[in-house]
Amino acid sequence: MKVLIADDDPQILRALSITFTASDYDVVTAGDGAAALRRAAEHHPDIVVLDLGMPHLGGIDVIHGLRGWSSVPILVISGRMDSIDKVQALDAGADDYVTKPFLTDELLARVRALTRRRLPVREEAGAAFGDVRVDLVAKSVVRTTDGADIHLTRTEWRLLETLMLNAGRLVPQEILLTEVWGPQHVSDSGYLRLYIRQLRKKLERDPGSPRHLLTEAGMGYRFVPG
Amino acid sequence: MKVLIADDDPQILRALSITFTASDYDVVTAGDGAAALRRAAEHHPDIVVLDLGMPHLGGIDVIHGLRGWSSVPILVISGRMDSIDKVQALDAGADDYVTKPFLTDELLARVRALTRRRLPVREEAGAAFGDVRVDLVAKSVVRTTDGADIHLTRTEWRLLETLMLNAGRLVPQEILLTEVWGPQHVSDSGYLRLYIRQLRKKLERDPGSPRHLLTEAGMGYRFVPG
DNA sequence: GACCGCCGTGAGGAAAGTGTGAGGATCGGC
DNA sequence: GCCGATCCTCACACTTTCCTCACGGCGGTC
Repeated sequence: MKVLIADDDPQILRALSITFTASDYDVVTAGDGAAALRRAAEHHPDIVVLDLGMPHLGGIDVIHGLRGWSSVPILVISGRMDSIDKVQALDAGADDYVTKPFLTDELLARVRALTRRRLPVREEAGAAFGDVRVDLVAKSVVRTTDGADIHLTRTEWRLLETLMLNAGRLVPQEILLTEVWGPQHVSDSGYLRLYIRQLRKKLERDPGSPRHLLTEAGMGYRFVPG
Repeated sequence: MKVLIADDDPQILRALSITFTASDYDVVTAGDGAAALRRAAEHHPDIVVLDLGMPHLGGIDVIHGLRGWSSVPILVISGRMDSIDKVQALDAGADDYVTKPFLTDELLARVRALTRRRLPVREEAGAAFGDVRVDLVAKSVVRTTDGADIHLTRTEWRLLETLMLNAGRLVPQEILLTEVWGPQHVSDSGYLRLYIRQLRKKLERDPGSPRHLLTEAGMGYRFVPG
């Protein structure tokens, strides 16, 4: 998790750096508004902690600048307690506002709250290979040649998911059976072969000689992307 | 925009209701923790304003209860200024923490900041497909062939909304049930099928072979726009 | 070259899941 | 209390999915 801290007071900057570093954040600092915008563009932080009272390019300007292209959470720190300042900063696009002096425990908790919300919106897990593009989150397969949707059943998804999450690695049959059919599956692997075939039929260009869902005789199967 | 306000002090409850109503929010109130959870499940608010100091089922419990099934933004109001209380509430899943006494301007600004994050999704929420145009914000469905209004019930809207906000993605039955019928829905999915049918009857050109509200046996349903 | 383990293939029936129709319970407005 | 709209229950037909079984091919081993 990467945090950008922007403050014109070197002492506060230093103190906050130590605080966040101690909590296992990667810290990027900026001493003024212009630097904050530059740093944000370079480093793509997960959260921005911003002092409102910076000279030249002020905090509000930085918020506007950031919001032009980024939706990164912004936590504003300010000495001003006036309601008008808070409203202005929040409506400009800030997500939280803390007044000095503040306790580091609270600041860290607020940062956690802000970053937590972004986590579930993780990027699409998936891959494109052969003639298809697979999205594990949306549970969709699209054939890239003609854009047609390819339908997979529940068991097919579970199997493909297990293989794709171990892309490139050999996955033993025992593991596949456990992941797809649960811990008390039947030892015989008849249906595993069946579903591998189904996946090849649906995903491989030439199911007869698969290029991505490979068999390793006596051991298991391997998914090779690309 | 709908706000759920939970506070055991009727005076504060009343004052906040007036404040939010004056800002064009739909207001739902709850006098204790248990009522707050019930109301949230019924009304699906866009934001929850929660007093931490309620008897019996306290604010922290309500946060935990809500977070079990909902990601609605939660703003906590509390008389306690201790850092420990703030950290506890924020880490339990609250998104913001305001101490009494507070200025209503600031409270409203913070509520705006919290709801803003969801807006971009909702603003462009709506789509035209098949013979209909659906507007999730205005809650209106118009048949494009003859301009006739199509009426949907509350439950039908919730179901359609959940599906459309996840357009293209497979939505598991469990998620649909939780989003539409609340966290303690009956496990059997008899009525889910019923309402899917209702939606198809009203929205699909040929309800017998749906093109936009698709079934994925054993997994869930998927809304496909276009 | 015959045996043997392993994998791919095809078809078909059991099981699970879904669509459908009718009808009863519940709620709110008049 | 009546009525219509809405929500939910139940039983049954149908579709999809899952799994079983038997057979043929391939490669390694003796």
